[in-house]
Amino acid sequence: MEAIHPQTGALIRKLESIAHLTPEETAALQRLPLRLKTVAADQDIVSEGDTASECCLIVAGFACRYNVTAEGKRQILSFHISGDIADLQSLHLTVMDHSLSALIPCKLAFIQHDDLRALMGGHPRLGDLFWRDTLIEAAVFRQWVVNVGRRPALTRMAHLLCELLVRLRAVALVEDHAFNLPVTQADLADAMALSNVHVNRVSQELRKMGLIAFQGKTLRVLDWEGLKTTGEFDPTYLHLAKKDAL
Amino acid sequence: MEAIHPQTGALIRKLESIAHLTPEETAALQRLPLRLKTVAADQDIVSEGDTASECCLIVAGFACRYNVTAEGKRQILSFHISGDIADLQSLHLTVMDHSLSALIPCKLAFIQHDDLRALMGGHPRLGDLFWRDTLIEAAVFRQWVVNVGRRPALTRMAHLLCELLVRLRAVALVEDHAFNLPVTQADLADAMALSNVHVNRVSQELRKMGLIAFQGKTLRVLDWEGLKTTGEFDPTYLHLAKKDAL
DNA sequence: CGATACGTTGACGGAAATCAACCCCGGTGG
DNA sequence: CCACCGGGGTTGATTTCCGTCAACGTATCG
Repeated sequence: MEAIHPQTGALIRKLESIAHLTPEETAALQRLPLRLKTVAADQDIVSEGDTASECCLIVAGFACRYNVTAEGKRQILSFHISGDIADLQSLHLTVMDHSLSALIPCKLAFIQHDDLRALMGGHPRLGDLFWRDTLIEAAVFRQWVVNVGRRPALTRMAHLLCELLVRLRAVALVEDHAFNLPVTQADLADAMALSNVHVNRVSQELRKMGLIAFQGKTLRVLDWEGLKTTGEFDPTYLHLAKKDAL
Repeated sequence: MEAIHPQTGALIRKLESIAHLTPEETAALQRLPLRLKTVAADQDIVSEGDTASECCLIVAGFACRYNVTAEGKRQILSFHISGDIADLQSLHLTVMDHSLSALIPCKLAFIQHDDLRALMGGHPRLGDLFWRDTLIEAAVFRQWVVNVGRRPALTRMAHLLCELLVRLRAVALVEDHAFNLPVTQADLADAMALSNVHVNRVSQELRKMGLIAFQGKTLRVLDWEGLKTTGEFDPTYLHLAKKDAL
């Protein structure tokens, strides 16, 4: 009998936010064999071109997936937080078509593909749930396209912050509409396809509007309704099971 | 014994482009019960907010998924061609977070979710293959983000055309580097997050560069290497099984 | 043959990029 | 203890890519 791994706590919370888990399924998740590791800030966890045989669960920290264009511009494709398996797709797409990198020092737990396959074999509903998770991820990418493609900078930033708040709340990392956002403005710029200078200006504007406030690296949402409105934020695309408190 | 449906031909070709199919699997796919339908151009096939109980296979035509922002701007999220199941995600995400629309008159084949589930139950490898297909779709969304976010208009258009050519070739719709592209410049604009005016200019530039030529609605790629280069196109993200002739 | 949709062109405007400072703060080492 | 350093945040001046507007050409079709 394998030990119960507390590092799966956030993962279980996250999965419970998108579907119901039975006690057996929870227990099976907690018994997943993990290879723990910590990485420093700005370090690649998996690089474009790698072929993976394990998936990376974020236990604590902030990571992102990104691509770099020929002109050397970085585009961040998604942010990843506690509870995310940031490269679940590697289960069926062995070659990485992008890189995964730590934005701040991260605690990671690697899970062998074979162990995941065994888990899904024994618990088909978990297989479906992981599939569902990757589909939600794809929905987030779609919104990212809309955001980057068609929304002006102010709306764009508001939308991104709304998404982060809702996702962080699902893993209990939001308290009283405030959460830790330990990334730089340059990171946000690469996520929103803006320049760091413009992110700075837009951030100031959101503060002047009384929607948000920064206390060091923690972001406090002062006017949630206002932020949702200026961000045109509709959480449907996150496909949460519990629609409360949105 | 159900009849064999020729409408699944492109689907089978497409799946074979990303993995091997056994004769039994092919036969099972061909026996899928289909509800055939044709839709006119510019008509929604599935709309945002709908809850689906079937998936939509494109038999012939050109479709797209899109979202509309509060300011009324449309962002096309993906193009869909023969062989694509354009809303496979509805299997696990019942509420549509975007719309699916025909860009030209389309022949469609709807497949009940229950029939797909039965198919995957009897053929687990097909289940994995469908999952893989949605993961590749997600990879395409990621490239779409990079394209829209960080590439200048000329590169952006070249990249999109490269992607379309490779995907169309997988379903045998490319002959001698030429294919039917029956969409308007306004459609391309909404896909690339540009204005239709600018698409027109960029399109002219690609023609002046000798990379492409239009003969009515068919696009001929005159310089495939050149187009790939100006589009910074690397087909890795399409995760094709056969890497030949890229 | 007019209606209509799509492609094309030119003039102008604007949102955001770029460039270049400067500030602030925490860390570090002489 | 303080000078130094470097990363990140902030600001202003200037530029640029692309959007918007408006007109006109062109092809298809009932």
